[in-house]
Amino acid sequence: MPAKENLRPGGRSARVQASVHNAVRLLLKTMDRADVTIPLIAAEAGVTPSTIYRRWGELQELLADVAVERLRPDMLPIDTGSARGDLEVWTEQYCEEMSSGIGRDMMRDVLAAQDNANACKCDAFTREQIALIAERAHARGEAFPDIDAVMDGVVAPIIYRILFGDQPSIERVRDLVTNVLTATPTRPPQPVSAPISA
Amino acid sequence: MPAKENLRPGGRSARVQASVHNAVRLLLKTMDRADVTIPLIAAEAGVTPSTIYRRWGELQELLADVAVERLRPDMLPIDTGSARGDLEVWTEQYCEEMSSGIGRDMMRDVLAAQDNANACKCDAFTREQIALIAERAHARGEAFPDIDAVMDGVVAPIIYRILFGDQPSIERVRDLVTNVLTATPTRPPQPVSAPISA
DNA sequence: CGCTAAAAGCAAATAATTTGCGTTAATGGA
DNA sequence: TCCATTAACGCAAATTATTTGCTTTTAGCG
Repeated sequence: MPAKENLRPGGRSARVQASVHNAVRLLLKTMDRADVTIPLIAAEAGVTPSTIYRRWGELQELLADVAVERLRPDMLPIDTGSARGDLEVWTEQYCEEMSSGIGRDMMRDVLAAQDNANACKCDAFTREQIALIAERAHARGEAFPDIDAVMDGVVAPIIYRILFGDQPSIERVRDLVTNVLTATPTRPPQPVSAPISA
Repeated sequence: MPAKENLRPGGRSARVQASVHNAVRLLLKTMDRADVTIPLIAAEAGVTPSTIYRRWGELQELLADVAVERLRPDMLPIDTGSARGDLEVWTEQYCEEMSSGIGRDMMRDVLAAQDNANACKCDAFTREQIALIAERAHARGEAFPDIDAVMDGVVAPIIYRILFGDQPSIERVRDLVTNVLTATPTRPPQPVSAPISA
């Protein structure tokens, strides 16, 4: 029961959604998340609580909805000139973002929701970022591992550690990147959508 | 605020805890988890709701508490005679258990709780199981990777996929095991606590 | 511009949570 | 073994959150 694009996109409905999302973001900054309630959010957003109950069902779903928006990447991976550099920089930034209190909370919110569509979205966001790095690598003529290899070898260990109590260290993260770039079979450079010289 | 060992372990308190845990397990079997409420659990367990509120705080914590008990391994990893066999069999069983609806729900419950002590416990359970396999391997004189390498290379990818929407396939799981046993540096056999022939 | 129905508002009814206080019983020391 | 202490429980009243029936607003569309 997510408040997604399958509802009226225009006018008031959209305004309410934006207002509620803003209220959640504001309250999460201001106070402890355990004290954030739907009536409070409703008051802050200037809507009645029943609107939120009917649209989102429970606080958990609303929080997941807000969290996934904040987890959406807002920029392209930095271009360092090499695949290794790109992946290292991106991974370190990703890890830092996710390890932070806010990142952890957002991830928790996304995973705690009954509906796992938001979790899938997060996975898709990450894959897109890595795909961009891979495309750049291929355009340069560099080899690059499969997306799945990067997900398994770099992203999954980082997320697992964050979720299950360990803070992954910078050194560990660098090792993960090194391993996936060297110890796993890399895909030879190949055309992305059109051959490089057609 | 977990209902842990830091409370009176004896008599009534323990009885209440057991009764509440049983009630939760029963209700989760019987009905949809969205309909399970604290007053309902209290009625089923024969205690007053306020007892549960005071001990666990919220439903989420109670569910996490119950889930972590169910995730505790109840048997030693099967001994197949070789490290590879042990790890393969254990991994496949682990993956199957965690991918099932119940496993997913339990993991969600553990991760959704404010208190991440339960998540740490789950991680510790898994490490212990792998450590047992490693010890057996070393006792046989076989090389075996570091626990961390297995966590990063096998466990993390499986859990990541389950949490973020993909069902890891048997083939993929086998590949993970093969990779960690071949492509990562393995630790030479070494005495566990006492030299093999002292 | 008007129709239709989805989404929002409102308020009453229901259910969950918190809280103050008296009671029970686990623990530890005499 | 018995008593003192106090953590944990039970109960009930007060508070707060959630659900629900109905009305009003308004987006989407011919």
